[in-house]
Amino acid sequence: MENKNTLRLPDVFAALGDPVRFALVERLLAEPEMAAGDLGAGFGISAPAISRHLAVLHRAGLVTRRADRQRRLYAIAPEAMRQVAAWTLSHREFLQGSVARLDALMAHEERDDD
Amino acid sequence: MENKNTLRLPDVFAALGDPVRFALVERLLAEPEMAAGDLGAGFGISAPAISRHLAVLHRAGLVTRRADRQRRLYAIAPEAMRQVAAWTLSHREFLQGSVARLDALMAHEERDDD
DNA sequence: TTCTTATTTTCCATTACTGTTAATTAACAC
DNA sequence: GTGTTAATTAACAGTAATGGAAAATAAGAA
Repeated sequence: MENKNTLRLPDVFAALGDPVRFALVERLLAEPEMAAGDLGAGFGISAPAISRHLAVLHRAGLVTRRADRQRRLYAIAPEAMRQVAAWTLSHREFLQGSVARLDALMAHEERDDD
Repeated sequence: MENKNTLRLPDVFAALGDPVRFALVERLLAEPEMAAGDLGAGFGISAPAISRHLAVLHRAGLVTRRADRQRRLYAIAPEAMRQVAAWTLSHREFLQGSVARLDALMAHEERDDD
């Protein structure tokens, strides 16, 4: 039985804790795969800075990386998202309700970035 | 209609991103309410350090604080947990399945800290 | 008032993080 | 080979985070 628990949740949270990295993750959640260059566009920070942010996300296990010609394509690692979800839901007594209620909350939530 | 979206997710994640704070939150998820002193016991760091960590969690909206005699009692703020859950679940295409499947994952997950 | 307990704030040192520019690696086009 | 594009690594500066010791605040007991 393989171990899915290889990533440390605090590291994942720390990775998501930076606003730039959070935005990068949100981009990747919308588009299934993106090159580092495209991912970094529009942030007003240099390519090296983006590269290092992506490295942090990669080390935390949040994204995967693969080479396509000279580009590096990044994608969300579903395992990590699942682990975050699992952690949150494992304490759902504190959510004062069921997952169904969470669904409702999600439904009437407004989007910030469309 | 009051606004529940007062807390910024990156700040919440950043707060959870420190291993000490993450452990403090897990303690609070197990015990509904704890005094700062009890919360900090066993971490090998000073009371002032714990106090500051709790302040970070409080500023991020993750915990509430109330006074009981000379003690300060901390508790999880369910709103914050709900928002984290909502964010994660709002991207559930990446979870390659339904919430039901997440439930299954949760069920066969082993505990690290009992 | 003085003493004790619980917690926070102030001050200071050290470490870690983020960003920049410049240099480097890598893959492709010519 | 030279030149171009894409991305990372190196070197460095500025800022923020973390921790400790000591002082300060607050509540309660004697």
